[in-house]
Amino acid sequence: MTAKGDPRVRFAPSPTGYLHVGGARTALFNWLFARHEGGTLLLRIEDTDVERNRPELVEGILDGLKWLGVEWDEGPYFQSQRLEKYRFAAERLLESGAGFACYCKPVAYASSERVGDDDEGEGDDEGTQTQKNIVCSCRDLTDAERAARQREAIPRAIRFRVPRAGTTRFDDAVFGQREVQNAEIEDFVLLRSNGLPTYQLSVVVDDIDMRITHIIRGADHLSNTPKQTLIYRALGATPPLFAHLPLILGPDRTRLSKRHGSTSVGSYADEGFLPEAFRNFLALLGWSPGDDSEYLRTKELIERFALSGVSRTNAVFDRDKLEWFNTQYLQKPAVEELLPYVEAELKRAGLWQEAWAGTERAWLGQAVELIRSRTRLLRDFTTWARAFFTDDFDYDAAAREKFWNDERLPAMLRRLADTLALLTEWNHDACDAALRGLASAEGVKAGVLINATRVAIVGRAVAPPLFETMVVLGQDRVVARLRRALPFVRPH
RNA sequence: GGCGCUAUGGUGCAACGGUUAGCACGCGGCCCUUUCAAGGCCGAAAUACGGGUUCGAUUCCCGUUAGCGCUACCA
Repeated sequence: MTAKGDPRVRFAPSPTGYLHVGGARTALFNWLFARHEGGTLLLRIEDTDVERNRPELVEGILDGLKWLGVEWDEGPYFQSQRLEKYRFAAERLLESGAGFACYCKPVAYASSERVGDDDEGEGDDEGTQTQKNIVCSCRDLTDAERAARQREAIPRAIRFRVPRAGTTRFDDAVFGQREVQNAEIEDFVLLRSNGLPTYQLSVVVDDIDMRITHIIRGADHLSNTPKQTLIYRALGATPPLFAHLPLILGPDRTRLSKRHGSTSVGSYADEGFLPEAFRNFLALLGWSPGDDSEYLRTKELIERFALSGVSRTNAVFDRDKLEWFNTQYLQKPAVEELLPYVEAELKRAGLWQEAWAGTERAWLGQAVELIRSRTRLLRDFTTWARAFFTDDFDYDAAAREKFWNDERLPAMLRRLADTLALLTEWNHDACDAALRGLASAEGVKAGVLINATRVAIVGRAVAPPLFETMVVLGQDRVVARLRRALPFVRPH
């Protein structure tokens, strides 16, 4: 443990769903900040809501973080295992007078009519929310009244006694100095009548206890911050520096949700995105290095990350741009960096061969080098590029129709196979010369033969240049595939 | 409804009082070319609206509008 000045940040998801894009971005920013500052990142699972909690989801969240490459230094801590701390804090606040016992009937989420959530009946929800109790009547109960309620064993919650006048202020690294009227803040609940803490209480108790110095989280918490600031003060603690991140929206500009399709990071992993590409893309959603650079490898992201570059405007998640980033990371890094991912993808598809990990490693590198400029997702290696890794592939219908449309093709391909089989040297130029020689002898344009041959040996029209493909595939395989294709080569 | 936040092309960002308003994705065209990509070049496309302040506003202030957030004994 070093000096007290070390930044300590945390990512605190609640296990009510998978790790979604918004959470991933928050986690990433915390991680980048911690790494940039040489600080510590904690992971804390906020599982105080027994109703909504799905413990089995925790594993998925951890997997998502691992895939993302966000490594935490402490934790995971579970709030469900720290309940005494929250009760103790609530009692303390009760005793100090900062909190008070509330005997009101709990109002369930479903029963309190929400505004705006329902699209029907625009006009008639006026008045339902306007009468909202900002000040709970229990806050002024006399000792006698309180005692009476206790005798009746009425369930009791603990609320915060929010000052009726004055303002509460806090600093936000993104939104600047904030100040709100206390009169606008309701007497919010700290401890529910079932003895479990609310988010407002547990988050503050833990952030104090875990010595968090910077709270980096979604801007949806901006409005909650004054309440938490009040708790910090009442507990005799100094609030940390906040940094609220703009929200990530779907294409329709509403908050990103399941309706917008895949929003869990796991689905992006499955689809074949590279973690580093995903990180690069996410980092630029609500943050800018200050200039026009976009392709920023993780090392540079860490070097350049600063809270001052965080934007205040919500950002729309742009799938196309994410895919573009993926192509960049499929293209630019050294092939060796790509190999582990290609290996995983080949294994996933059941095409992996052990030799590629050893003696044939270099061959794998050549194949990947040839294919990669045409890939957008890792999946491409086992879909259209499948023929590079197995003999078990079929002929794409569109490709057959487009390139196997000449009566003379079967005969020419047979002769090509024979010619290639006799080649004593197997390289780009030898293949090139053999094919072009045959084409001119047959009086056909080289392109016709080239395209037809490509379909015969890799089954696709969309594929790398023919002669390079031939070199990678090798003489035996090319000849065999040419002969195998003959029965299928006929005009449509 | 109340309170708050935000507002640059379709999208993500730059310009933080003076620029022909820049970059990227996407889109269109051209080049390259044996298919498809990648790559290169070119192009269309933005300061929400109205008032101020200022010699000068994308930039500062106010209002309007719009979007979003909070307004739970959810987090």
